[in-house]
Amino acid sequence: MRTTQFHLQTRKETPADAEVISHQLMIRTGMLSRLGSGLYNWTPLGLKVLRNIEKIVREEMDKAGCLEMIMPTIQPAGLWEETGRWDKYGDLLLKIKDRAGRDFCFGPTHEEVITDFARKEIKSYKQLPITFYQIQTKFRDEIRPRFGVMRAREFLMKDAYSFHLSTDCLKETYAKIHQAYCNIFERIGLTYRPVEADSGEIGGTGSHEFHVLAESGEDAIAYSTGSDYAANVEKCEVLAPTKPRPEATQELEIVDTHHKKSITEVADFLSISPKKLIKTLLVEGVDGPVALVLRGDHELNEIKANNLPEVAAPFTLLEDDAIKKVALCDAGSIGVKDLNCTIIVDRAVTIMSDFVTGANENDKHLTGVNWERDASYGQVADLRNAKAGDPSPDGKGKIKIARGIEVGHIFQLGDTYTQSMNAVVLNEQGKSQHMTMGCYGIGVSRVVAAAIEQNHDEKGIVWPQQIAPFTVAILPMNMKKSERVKQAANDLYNELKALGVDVIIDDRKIRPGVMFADAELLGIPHHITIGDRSLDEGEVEYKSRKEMENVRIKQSDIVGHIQSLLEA
RNA sequence: CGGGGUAUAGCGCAGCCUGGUAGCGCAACUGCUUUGGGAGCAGUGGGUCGGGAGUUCGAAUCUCUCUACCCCGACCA
Repeated sequence: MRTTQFHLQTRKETPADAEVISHQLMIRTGMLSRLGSGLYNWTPLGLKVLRNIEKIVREEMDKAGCLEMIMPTIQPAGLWEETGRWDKYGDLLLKIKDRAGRDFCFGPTHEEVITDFARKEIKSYKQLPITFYQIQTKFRDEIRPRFGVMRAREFLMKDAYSFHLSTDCLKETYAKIHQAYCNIFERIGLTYRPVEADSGEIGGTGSHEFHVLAESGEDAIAYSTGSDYAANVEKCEVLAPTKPRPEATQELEIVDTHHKKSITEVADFLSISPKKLIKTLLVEGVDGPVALVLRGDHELNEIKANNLPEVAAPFTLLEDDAIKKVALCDAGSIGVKDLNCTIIVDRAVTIMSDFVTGANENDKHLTGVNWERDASYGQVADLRNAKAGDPSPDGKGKIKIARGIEVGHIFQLGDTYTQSMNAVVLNEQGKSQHMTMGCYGIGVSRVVAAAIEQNHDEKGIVWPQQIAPFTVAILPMNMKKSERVKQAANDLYNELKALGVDVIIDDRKIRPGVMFADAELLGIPHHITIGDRSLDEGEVEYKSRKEMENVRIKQSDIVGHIQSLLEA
């Protein structure tokens, strides 16, 4: 490609509304332009990267035996009513009507469509197992789209769906796709982790997320220092403490804590550690309110709470008036002593003694509280988020926390959808049987942003070679004046192009500084500078975008040099 | 959804308080000079001042209203 034949529109200034670095760089390079909230144009430059990722994804899916197809983006409401998701999916679902007033939605995902397809097409166990996939645009009406294509409303997704007769067969395909995903992120050149995940709204049993590690990640990942264990913090189990509960040494006392409400305020006021406090959260329960009790410095894990049978889904904290009814005081002074509702305590709370809790009376707290003597709880559960230093759930090593960007998620769905949509096949005995399903997603457009988050420096993007918009940039110095430079640059350009290298030559009549700055901003992995200065010695200059060091190379060796770099 | 903020040339912003028909930097275009790290000089083009209504002789500026976009919020217990 010649720069003058391409659409290259870089910016020096960072747009005001771009928060994260990937968004800023995607705008500055001109890969992306915004059309509306969460809606973006992919320019020819940006599309090249997107297509490179798509190609790798497609190749690995094909290799894993998956079959590509395309499904409509617009889906009839009827299918969503069958699974109950027309209402359950909530406002994320963009609903539209056609001219006849019939209801449709813009597909945020395609379980309904594929299950409908499967129930029409798959009649016999002999056709199983089978996996279909597509790479296409989805729309989710996100509460708050942000960070450019990281959380856009319209985005490009690869989604795959597998169908099976048995759970064992599902597990086999699941493992195969797990491996395909590892291959994909490996090939793209990203530092990633597959982590155990909560299967959430979609339902089913096994589930893994694939995270690209980056500080700006929206998710926290817990991983072990002593094994391969890795899980989303939402999912990471916190083991019961092994230490015994210390003996009570203090007498129960009621203290006036004035207007101190939060854990930190009360701890500061009493000059003790938040670890000596417990916090009591009142939530909606299935059968009346439920109190969830945590150590002061611990964080409630809402997913874990939501999964408790006693807690009403979706997880909801009680409103102020309801709190007053149960605890007889305002939030801020709730405590476990004589609290008239189901009390579920976190594992860590069971070994606390001489602790501080709200007195169920405004502006009062109790100190020197001890279990059994002063208060009791109904049951114990794992309620809190794992944190650095906790023992790993598999017993090996300790937990560390990293930030990750979720770029893939695979689920063993089971028969949730095939039951509700009645997707059956005849088994070997000639009997009707519901198929069991798996589903597997990759946020293709999000991978672009994640790759930038992980690979950039102060000059711009540093693309992993496999997905770079161009592999090699030829930067001729003063080509308009020096016939010799022009000749050498064009010869090299043609030679690399003939070898199938995705090369761009900057043939604009611009000053060298601009040329260098653009090539660096764009993050092209290999730069070749050609100027009279080095040509005098029969040489050109090579610079790797990553290393940023100029190396003189004989003109006759440069093609071979590039080839060896590309093979590596 | 609740709270806050913004909307003026492609981008980043000033002007608004105190009303008089719009300006700066970057980008773009032309010319000359410059030519190995985002150049200099001279010039040019480009704006229904987010939409609508109102007040006024006169509105980017004041009032009302609508819309779009951005930020924060679901851990006070």
